[in-house]
Amino acid sequence: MLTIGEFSKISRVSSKTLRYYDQIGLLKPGYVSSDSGYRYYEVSQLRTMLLISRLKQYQFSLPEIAAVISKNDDSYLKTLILLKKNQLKSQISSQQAILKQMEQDIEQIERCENFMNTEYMVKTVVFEPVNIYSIRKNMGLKNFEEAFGELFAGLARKRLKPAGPSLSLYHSEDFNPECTDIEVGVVVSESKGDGIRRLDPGLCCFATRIGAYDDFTACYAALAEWTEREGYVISGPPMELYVKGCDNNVSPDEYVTEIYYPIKKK
Amino acid sequence: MLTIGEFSKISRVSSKTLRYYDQIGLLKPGYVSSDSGYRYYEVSQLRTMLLISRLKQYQFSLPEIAAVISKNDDSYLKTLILLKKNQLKSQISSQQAILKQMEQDIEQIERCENFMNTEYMVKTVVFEPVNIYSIRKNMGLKNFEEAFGELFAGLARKRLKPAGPSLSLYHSEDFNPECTDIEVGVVVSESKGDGIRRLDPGLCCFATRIGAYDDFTACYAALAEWTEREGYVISGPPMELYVKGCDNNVSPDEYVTEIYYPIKKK
DNA sequence: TCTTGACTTTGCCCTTAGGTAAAGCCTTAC
DNA sequence: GTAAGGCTTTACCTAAGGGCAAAGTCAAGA
Repeated sequence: MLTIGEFSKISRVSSKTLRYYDQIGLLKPGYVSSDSGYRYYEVSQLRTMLLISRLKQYQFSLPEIAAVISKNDDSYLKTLILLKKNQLKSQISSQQAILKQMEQDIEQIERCENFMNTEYMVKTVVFEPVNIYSIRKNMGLKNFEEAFGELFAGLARKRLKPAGPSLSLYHSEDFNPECTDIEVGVVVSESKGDGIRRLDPGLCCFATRIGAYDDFTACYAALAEWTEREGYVISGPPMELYVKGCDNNVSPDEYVTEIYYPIKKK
Repeated sequence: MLTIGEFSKISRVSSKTLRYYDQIGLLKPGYVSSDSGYRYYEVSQLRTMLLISRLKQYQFSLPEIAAVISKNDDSYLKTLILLKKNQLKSQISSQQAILKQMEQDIEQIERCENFMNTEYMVKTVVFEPVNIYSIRKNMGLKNFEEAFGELFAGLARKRLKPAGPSLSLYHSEDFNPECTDIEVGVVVSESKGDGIRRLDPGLCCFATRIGAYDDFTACYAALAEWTEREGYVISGPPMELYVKGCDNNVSPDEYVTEIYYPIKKK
């Protein structure tokens, strides 16, 4: 049997972590002295510890690892690894996007421009009422594309044709990236039917954003500043209009989005 | 002024997080009602929040972000972003390695092999004493290559020539990836001199590992199991011998490492 | 047998928020 | 003026351990 220090050194896992795994029941030492409380591990437990470390690398949570160990079912494990593989892939690609943005920021600082001081042209407009076919529900931001898939599937099923750009409305008061009350929709010419409603926000301020669908926040901030400065108050949920987007077969750098806030005079 | 909910919606940061940032002093609301405790934010604070979100994407810790904001020095910020950029780059490449391993594991499961049941051939040998030039200190595993740089720099300064492979010894009882007591060295022919010592572990068991420098743990586990099974006990710090490594200009898949444990009969 | 130094134990606080509950506040409608 | 419903407040629990301190334990040497 091995003391916790020996086991730690061989498995390359800190003894603190081993104590924690004991505590949560993930890996209990083979024997615990009843008077001293010292933990002693079987050499065979190194295999289990190895599996745990491997799955932790794969970003399994500890409860997930516990489930894998207790089930001891290779096909179940395979399914989970495949899942985590896809998650890791998308994580890598988003990190690569972040890397790009870092480079842009560094360039901007080097050009001695005031950092993060992007200017947006804010204008007002009375939004002409339109009819939209829309789906509204709570979703995570990552299910956003999925929701559009559902929207267009419904559109096709109802034999409706888009008569304008697609858009989304953010109804939640409170922002939560995991679960937000979002309505995705598309402009249609029909005025009646299941899922069809009239969209009439009235007076709005809006700004146009050119570029990929990340970091719209600067644009939102600019709109909020403008609204305050001009003596308006926000009177409804913000709306994004995808004027030129992924369906137009252009690179993300050229996407055009309009962001609207319904407003009224204070 | 904006309530926390409005500010949350515009900045796309949950109000929970805003309260937390208030608590730690990262972003205090412009005004807090003294009787109700309600938080009210200035529209101009959206800019600050924007910066915070951006830097958080860049994996700045909150204290780091606070430092950036209080210093308000673009060249300082630039330095930090460059640092984080490099960190992110190496993170991405290590994640890509993990992705590869996931694919290998999936293949292994599909071939119905017992998962993670890599076999290592364990043999015993009486290690012939050698002289090594070495540096021993506490380091993180990531400073490992750096330590070898230092080692070879010292070697050159002392006009010594390697007379054998380089190696490392893991002296810590307890494993901690951030800070471990490691000795890196290289075999030399001289027997005296500053930094030179005799290495004489005596009877050892060892296994040979072919492949990149990740996941040596399975090999360590195999050695520990063998030691127990054969009735030995480990009598000294483990040693890795880089028989064929990065200095030999081969791909990581072909690296050859020998891992030794000094042992004695129980 | 005793001492000493190395090892191990438990306990408490820290990260960066998210979740949830219970209670208090604000505004608007009636 | 009051009630309702929505907002906001504080407070406590969770991840996955790391750090540190005080106290108890083990094994080897004197």
